Amino acid sequence: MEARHYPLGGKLPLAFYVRPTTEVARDLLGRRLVCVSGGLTLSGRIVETEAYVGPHDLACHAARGRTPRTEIMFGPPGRAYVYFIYGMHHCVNAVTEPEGHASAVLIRALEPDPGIDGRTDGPGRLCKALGIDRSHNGEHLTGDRLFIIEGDRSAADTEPSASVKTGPRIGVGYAGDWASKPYRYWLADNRWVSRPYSRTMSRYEK
DNA sequence: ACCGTGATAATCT
DNA sequence: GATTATCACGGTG
Repeated sequence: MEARHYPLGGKLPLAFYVRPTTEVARDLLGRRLVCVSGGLTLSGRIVETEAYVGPHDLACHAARGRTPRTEIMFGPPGRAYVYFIYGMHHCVNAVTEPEGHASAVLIRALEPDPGIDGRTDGPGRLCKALGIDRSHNGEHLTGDRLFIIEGDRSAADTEPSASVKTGPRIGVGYAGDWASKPYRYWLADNRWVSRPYSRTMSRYEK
């Protein structure tokens, strides 16, 4: 396969990730996640994210302390934190904030670019569609194998308050007060968002 | 609603 | 080393 041309900007610099995690989560909307493996380049536009803001955040994996799995989150920012869960799914995060802070942004849904096979609405599904697995854990997001480019921020930039929605994170009901924090971000009315807000709320409130 | 599936981490012997 | 509960999900009904 020929090299693909990316008209929508270069890779996000390291400094992009060295900011408050909620800010990075919001700013990742509209960017493009790209995975290169073999001769194949697969990508999609990020339309949904979640912020996991640090060890004090009871929904964050780092809240259990430094373990082999969470090691990468305690390291330098701008790297991929990829974990395997429920015996069959991978999830990909971008490590944020200065080294040692242990925080990350979970990428929850993509609008697929041409060439993608399968669904990309959901953290497990998007990893499957792009071929992301634990071999990508610790990968530099400024590198050549798994990276994020500037992309198309138009929907998120023109009317930020109207086009970016927030709500509680999915599947973190165990996290006490932290479960209700509005750390989930998505592009309003985007068909690739993993769950409609109404369904999220009904699920959350029961 | 129900459950597959296996890594992970805590808690034992 | 072994046991157990848990899980940032997704498919099915």
